[in-house]
Amino acid sequence: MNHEERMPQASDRNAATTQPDQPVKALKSTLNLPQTAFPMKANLPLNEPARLAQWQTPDAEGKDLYAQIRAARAGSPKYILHDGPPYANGAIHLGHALNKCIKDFVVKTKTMAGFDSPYVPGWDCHGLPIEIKVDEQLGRKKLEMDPIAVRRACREYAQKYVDLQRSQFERIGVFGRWNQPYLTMSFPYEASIVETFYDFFEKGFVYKGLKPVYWCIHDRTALAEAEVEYEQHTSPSVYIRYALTSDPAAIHPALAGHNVNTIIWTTTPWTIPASQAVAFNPEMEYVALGTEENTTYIISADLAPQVIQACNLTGTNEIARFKGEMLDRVTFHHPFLDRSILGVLASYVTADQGTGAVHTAPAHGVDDFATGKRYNLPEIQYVDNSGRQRNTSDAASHHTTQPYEDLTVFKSNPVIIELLKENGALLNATAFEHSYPHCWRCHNPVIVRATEQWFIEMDKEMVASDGTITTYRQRTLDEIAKVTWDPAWGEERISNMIATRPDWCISRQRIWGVPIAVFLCEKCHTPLHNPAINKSIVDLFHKEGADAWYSHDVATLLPTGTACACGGTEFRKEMDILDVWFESGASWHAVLDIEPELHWPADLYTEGGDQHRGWFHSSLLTSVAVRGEAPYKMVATSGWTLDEQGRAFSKSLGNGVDPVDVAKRLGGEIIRLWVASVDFREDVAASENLMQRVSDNYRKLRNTLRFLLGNLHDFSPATNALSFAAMEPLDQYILARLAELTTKIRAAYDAFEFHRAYHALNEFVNTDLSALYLDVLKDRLYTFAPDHPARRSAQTALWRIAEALTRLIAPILSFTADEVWALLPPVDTREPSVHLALFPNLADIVPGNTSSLLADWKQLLLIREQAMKALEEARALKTIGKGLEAAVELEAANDASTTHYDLLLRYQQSLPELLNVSTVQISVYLNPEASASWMNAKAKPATGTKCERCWRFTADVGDQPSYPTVCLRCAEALAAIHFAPYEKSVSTPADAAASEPQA
RNA sequence: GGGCCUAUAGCUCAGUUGGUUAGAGCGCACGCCUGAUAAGCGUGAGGUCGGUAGUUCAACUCUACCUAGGCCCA
Repeated sequence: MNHEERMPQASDRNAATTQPDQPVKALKSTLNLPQTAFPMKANLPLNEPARLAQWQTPDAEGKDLYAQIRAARAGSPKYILHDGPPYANGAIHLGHALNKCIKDFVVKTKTMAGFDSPYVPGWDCHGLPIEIKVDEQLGRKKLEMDPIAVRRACREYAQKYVDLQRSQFERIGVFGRWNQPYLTMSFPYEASIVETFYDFFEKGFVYKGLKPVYWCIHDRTALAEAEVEYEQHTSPSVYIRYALTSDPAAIHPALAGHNVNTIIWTTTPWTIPASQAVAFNPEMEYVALGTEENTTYIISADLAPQVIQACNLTGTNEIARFKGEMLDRVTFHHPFLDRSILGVLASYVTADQGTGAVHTAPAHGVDDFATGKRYNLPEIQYVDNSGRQRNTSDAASHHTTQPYEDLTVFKSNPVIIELLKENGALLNATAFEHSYPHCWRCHNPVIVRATEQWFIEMDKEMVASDGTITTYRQRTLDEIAKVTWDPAWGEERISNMIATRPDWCISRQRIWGVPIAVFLCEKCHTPLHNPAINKSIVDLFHKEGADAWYSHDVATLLPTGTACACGGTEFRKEMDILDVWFESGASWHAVLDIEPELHWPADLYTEGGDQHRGWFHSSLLTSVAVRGEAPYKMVATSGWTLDEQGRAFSKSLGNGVDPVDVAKRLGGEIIRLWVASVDFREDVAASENLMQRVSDNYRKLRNTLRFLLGNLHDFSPATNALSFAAMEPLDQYILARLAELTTKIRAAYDAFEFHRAYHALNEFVNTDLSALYLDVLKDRLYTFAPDHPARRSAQTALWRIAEALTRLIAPILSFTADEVWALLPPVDTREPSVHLALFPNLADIVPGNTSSLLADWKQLLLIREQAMKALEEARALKTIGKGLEAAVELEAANDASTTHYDLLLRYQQSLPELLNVSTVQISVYLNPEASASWMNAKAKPATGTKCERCWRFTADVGDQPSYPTVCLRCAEALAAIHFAPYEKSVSTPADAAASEPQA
């Protein structure tokens, strides 16, 4: 309790009914001033946790608030937002907060719109980042630990961060089934993952093959495209001569008898030992250049000038010119190995840079691999898991170990360059800085390396929805078109990715994950296909988790007598684990399918735009393969959180505004309100300044709510509320505006345009309420008798406004709305929490069409604007101070073209209140100079005497002898509350001066 | 390097199918009030709509290019 913020108490007012010594003070105590327990200062950092605890406290039936909401909406239409699992590593950052707040807004707006919208949050718990962290913690000890123990350490690590993040998400007011989230490491989830894998496996999508993949030599694992980030890197840039060994005249007659070579350019000399071919573009023009040294070089005609310069070729002359296609299947000699190198054709060879002749090592490039396949080239490679050049002494090359044996690829570069030099093959070597793929986790440069991996085949034959035969890829594209993408360009984006992506490499050489639980025949290395056995593994994982794969040997996992088609009876377990994208991508099955309160497909997935290549992508692929359809009906994406410099926050950097810190200092509501204030479809900026600005807006809103509550302290809806028809015109008008606001905000919520709701709310609170309605209403609320119909009319409007606003803001300002809810005038049917209530019912606010009402007031407010300017001029001249010291004269044209004069007459009674002045005179505007100025406003000092109670200047002050210092209206009010009559006291000169109207 | 997205007052956002002097709230300046008071009210000053060139009688709104930033892909 904050006693400093305490409003005047009823006991203060009671003193007025006794005979006080000082009539003015006594009169003040007869006013109906606001009273409320709702403090001006929110003290959110302290009060939010208290309210959170209250929400978590079980009611009489043992239900916390989330469970109460579920019970309240049971049987209503479902709306399923499926949570994309954040990674269980580290504290939450602003991107997490943005994501979870958006989801919370969606769930809460759907809930208050009447849907049953359960929210089951989840976490991504397996994977490399956690394993790396655990590696660091365990150090050398890990080498002696068995996989089960390492996995246990990883599990504990993940659980720790699940718990931390959960408390942080709850702290910022996100509602959900926090006591029972889904975890990808839970036993049922792990079982679901292998179950989904077996689905692919049994349908024939999965194959094991050699493919070039990104390989991190530091983490010794294959990386998905999603795990690679491009960073600047310095590589060697070398030009190497390959000598032609086939007949030069076959390329061009003019080359007969020449010593012909080609020149290749590479930034990865370490791949030269694996070099198998040189690729040329069949359409490009090549030239053969003769040189002083009697050596001829074949290079791209377009690139010749640069190559001549780079390689310092002197005295060059063009001997021949021909298309690249002439170089198909010519042969060269490897620069230092005893190997024949084939000339091949490839359209990806361009004249952008290099020489137009591209060294091709099928084991070390995606394009190279494809070309190698076309030409049946061997996929020889020497690079092992750790990136070292091993077994370099292949049979063809003298059985001698090469000087780069045992060096990591990057360290082997200079040695190989030296070797090239010794063999006279090096034409130039410099350093070259360029954008190069790096591991997203350890940030070391990665290499491309052909390895044995498990793949999902993108172009596998599949049945289209119309029954025709198509491919998995095409079927996926077809399903994309059926989903609603918001923003709409997301569809094109993900379609392009699906259309061009290579087969999905789903294997990783790690421990912390779910194994590719396949048995391989020791004899023929073929995977065992046996659905019954697969089912038994799923069941086992259900009971023991994926650890079972590590803790049981093959003999106990396989029924006795299991045999391969080749007759083999010995099997080994595949020990690669699944890509974590496969795991989270299977959540539609592990969560939506299995949880009874959820359903597949989800109504909505919403994550950051990066998930087009992440979770949206992998979820789509698994769902289409298994079910034939996308797992979601709609996908909404958010932008990135940027700091003030426009730098992106990222999972790995973790920079920027800390939501936990903001919640601690300013309140969780401020984070929530910030999220609501920005258009999350685009990138959003966050800074201390912005949080401060949002905090200011919060204070304004809070104070306005406080005013509403303060003026409802003596209002009982059941006995005091007036019908709409019985209300004052101004009160009807504000309700019409409230109805408009309600409609606007609900439309914004339906479209997930929370920022439009935020701005509409802000404008209403500042302009309609604070600046206009509430300001103008004070006279009526404070000075009229408590039970006067005009005052009850105002209170009826305030009550409707408070009810509606509280419900409308609840999805965003969840703490504050619930705080207000408890202080609203009691009604019989009030739910214990606003979060159990529905959005306001328009019929409760206005009975019908209000367009003519709104049109009238639109004009009246323009008139008010003019009057305010006139008052401001008078104020500048010091002839008046506050509005009640003034009288306003309004002149309005009264001719056939306008109804303004008529309008003023109709609303004459409302005008002094609307303008907040003592009197308003209306007259016909006789000679408007321009047609545009149809009215004119003048302000001058009010005449009459200042009423000591209501401060208006009137001619009737003292007309009621029982109350000699107040106006007749106040006299009536005093009589109504049985205020004791009093004598006019002797005024001090100062009092007298203050009471005199200024001449 | 390629694809996509974004660019309106200091900040956050509106600007309908292209059509009169581009709007709001906040912030800011100045002033009023002291019966929402670590509150409230009023008035006012700020953008020519990232840039350039077009289409059009007319463009913030259409087209092209450029610049900056972002995401994705290489």
